[in-house]
Amino acid sequence: MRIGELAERTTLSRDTIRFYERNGLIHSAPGEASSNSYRDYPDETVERLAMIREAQNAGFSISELALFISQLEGSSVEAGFDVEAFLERKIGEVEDKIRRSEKFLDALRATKRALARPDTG
Amino acid sequence: MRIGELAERTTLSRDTIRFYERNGLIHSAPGEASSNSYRDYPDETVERLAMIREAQNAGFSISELALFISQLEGSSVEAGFDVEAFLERKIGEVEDKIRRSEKFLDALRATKRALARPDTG
DNA sequence: ATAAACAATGGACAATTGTCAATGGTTTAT
DNA sequence: ATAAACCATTGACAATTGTCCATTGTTTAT
Repeated sequence: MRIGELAERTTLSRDTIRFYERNGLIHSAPGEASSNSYRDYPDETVERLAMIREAQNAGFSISELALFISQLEGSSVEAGFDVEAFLERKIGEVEDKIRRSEKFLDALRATKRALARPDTG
Repeated sequence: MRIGELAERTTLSRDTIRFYERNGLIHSAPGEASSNSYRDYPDETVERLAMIREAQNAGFSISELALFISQLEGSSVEAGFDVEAFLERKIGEVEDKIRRSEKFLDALRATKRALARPDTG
């Protein structure tokens, strides 16, 4: 599929998609028609971009994702990168982030209750 | 307390603390000694900065925090800003972020298990 | 066949969240 | 009294994560 369709399906901008591709998060092929320079994105890119969005939400940076993806793809360049250790570390980080967010959420709810009590607020 | 002690207690850099103050997240007073320009930070600033850290972890931006804090302090400048509505919206956002992170966490764990199975990986 | 929509590329620009370095003054420990 | 450590201010710099614009070429709808 071409970038416009991909953009529409993912609600990302073309520029964002190109940005991700420049950074190695997704890939494309030269496309059937030889006359143009249009790129062709595999269908799975839609889900891949959805996954990237969730990863970012969970605190992954672009460069972390790039590294991780390059490893999973076997296009590994970085020697001495332990994917499983990386995953374990990131799992711990996300768990921690969730725990902290939940605690903060409690504080937010308490603040809201306090504001709702006009005598104390 | 002076900025150095505050920095030490919060493990933030002096520059970060000044950055937050410039942005209205914390405040300081001119300090006792009249001869210098050293600022004096109230003790509660330690907890305030801890709270700010948690808020950022949960997805609050500096400007959101500045707005919110200015409202709680009554130093409101923005008319038509509904603190309770803001809180409610942010609570929803954090809840959503947590839910998504938990889902993503499952995916991460599944990936790790898959990698740990050498035949399938 | 032609205008409108789409695509690629390159580089500039922007918001956010800090960090660093220079300068000049103050406090504290020795 | 003097060096080391501290502080304020200013402005430059930097990483991250995109967005926008100009240019040029291609495809598609009319």
